Amino acid sequence: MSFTKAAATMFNEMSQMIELLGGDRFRVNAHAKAARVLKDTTADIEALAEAGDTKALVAIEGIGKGTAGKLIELAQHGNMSEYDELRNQIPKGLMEVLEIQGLGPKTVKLMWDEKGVESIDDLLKIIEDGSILELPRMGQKTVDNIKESIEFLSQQGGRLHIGIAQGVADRFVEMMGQVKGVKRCAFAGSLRRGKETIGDIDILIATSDSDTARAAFTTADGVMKVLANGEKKASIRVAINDESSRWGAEDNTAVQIDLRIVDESCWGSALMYFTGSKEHNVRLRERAIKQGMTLNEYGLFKDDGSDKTPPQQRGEKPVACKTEEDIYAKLGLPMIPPTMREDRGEMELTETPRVIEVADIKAELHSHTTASDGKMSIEESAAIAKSRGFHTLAITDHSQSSAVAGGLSPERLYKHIKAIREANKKIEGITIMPGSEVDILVDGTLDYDDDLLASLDVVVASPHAGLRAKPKQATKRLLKAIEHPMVHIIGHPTGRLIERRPGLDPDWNEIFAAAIEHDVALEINCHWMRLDLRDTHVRAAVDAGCKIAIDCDVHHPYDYDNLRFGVMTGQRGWLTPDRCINTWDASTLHAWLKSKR
DNA sequence: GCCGTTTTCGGCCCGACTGTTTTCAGTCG
Repeated sequence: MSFTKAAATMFNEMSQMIELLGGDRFRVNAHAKAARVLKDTTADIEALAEAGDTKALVAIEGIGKGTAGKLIELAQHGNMSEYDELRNQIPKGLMEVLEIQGLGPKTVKLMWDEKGVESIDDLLKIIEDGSILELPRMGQKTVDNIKESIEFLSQQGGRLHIGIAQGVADRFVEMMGQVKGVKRCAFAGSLRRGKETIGDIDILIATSDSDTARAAFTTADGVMKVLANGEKKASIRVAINDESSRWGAEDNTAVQIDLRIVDESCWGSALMYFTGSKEHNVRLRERAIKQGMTLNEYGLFKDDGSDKTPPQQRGEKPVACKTEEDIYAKLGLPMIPPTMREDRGEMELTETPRVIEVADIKAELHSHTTASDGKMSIEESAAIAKSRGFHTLAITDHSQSSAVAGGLSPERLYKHIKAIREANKKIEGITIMPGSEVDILVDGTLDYDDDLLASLDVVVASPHAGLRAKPKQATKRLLKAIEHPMVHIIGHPTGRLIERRPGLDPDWNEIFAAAIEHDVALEINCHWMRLDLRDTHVRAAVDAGCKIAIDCDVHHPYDYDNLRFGVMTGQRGWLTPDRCINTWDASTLHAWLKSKR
């Protein structure tokens, strides 16, 4: 639904433009929220807007009459007059100036008004001739920081993949945990929430010795720059050591790490504050206020609002602060797992769903061996699967059209099936099943004939080529694969690569309905470059009633470790174990697979 | 611009750090 994505981008830009023009900050927030809601939704916004269905649009939280009207205008006339008006007022290059770290709307507006700065190039010019220093509150140090930020911006790609960020965070958590005086240490932020990409890494420590901790932090291996270093907070920029993957190195060369130092007594409230999301925190604080309390990183306090100084500075004793559970309980909420803290309806819960966990997974149904592009033999992969407590492993090498991935001809596949069945006889304690990751060709047909497919225990059908197809064509293609009676799982349904290519964007409601009708599971591919289905798709699929598969798409031994990313993506989609076929006991899973034969 | 277990009008989260200042604005998360 590229209409919705385009609209989301427009609302985001409008939010920034209104802010730049010094508009009402609540209007700024409202536009930003509309953008976020549009980005997340799987509802068919285009159809609703085309039909002029204001009522249905306004029913979506965060979309009011104003936004609905603009969406309808965009769908029916192809443009949004408010957007056009704002665009006419603001030079395009100015939006890029806003991207520079340390420069906000106030400063950018000032540069524009006073010095005619309309682009990063203009900004560099007034830095070079020194006239930037004529602006109020502008000194040499600020100018140096701006220069450095511009340089950094030019070499930095987008956000960091979670699989890369996790490695960096683990290294720092281990290092800081060993510093003298540190009692507790944990990563928080979007990494703890399991977001597919990470802007910066947040690390929280409890210590009695802030100086020693900050000294260790700011002089750690790989530190390129210390961005801030205060009593309670420090920020650094760290080089990313090259991490190899099937898709080559990370685009980004560095990542920012924020360290927050707290007293152990308020660990829970600090962890909660630092985990976010920002939107979730805002909702929690609003809720606290409604209940006559105030919430910050030091705890939840009783507060009549008469005194403006923060309660912790008045020596107030918090109502709760030691654990996150305590604080949620005092706010009348169940414990909300970090992965669900996105302001996507979790504040209305009276009971938290028992979302899926890594320990629930008992089967890997998508794996490759040296027969195609994997790096392990059947036996090697089976040994790892067994050691993880899995009862079933499906070997699903590529099909013939995936030539670059060593896809198997029918003849080779028949031989491979034999080899897998023999390995299964030899190896005790795990069921090894012959399968295939069969290409969904551009017209929606599968890459092997039905006779061959019928001889496989597990069929994962995946799109690999033609990933730029338009939504209508993509829908048709995926529907045809779902309707095929031999297919168990649709593998990485969109074929996206995070921050690299967007992949297919079919009509999700049609896909979900067909998957339910034909009893096909939709995959969450665990590789951190894919995470496909993504979190918002999972949520909509779960709401619709679909079955989900969580698979590591194993090529290397360490691919099994990506399971946690797929599981967190499931949690972000509020997935419960019963709906995930990989959690089923062996007899239930095997019976389900057989039902398609 | 959105929203409503006080409201269809009047609210809309909270604190740390930096660099510039002599008490604080701007930015960030």
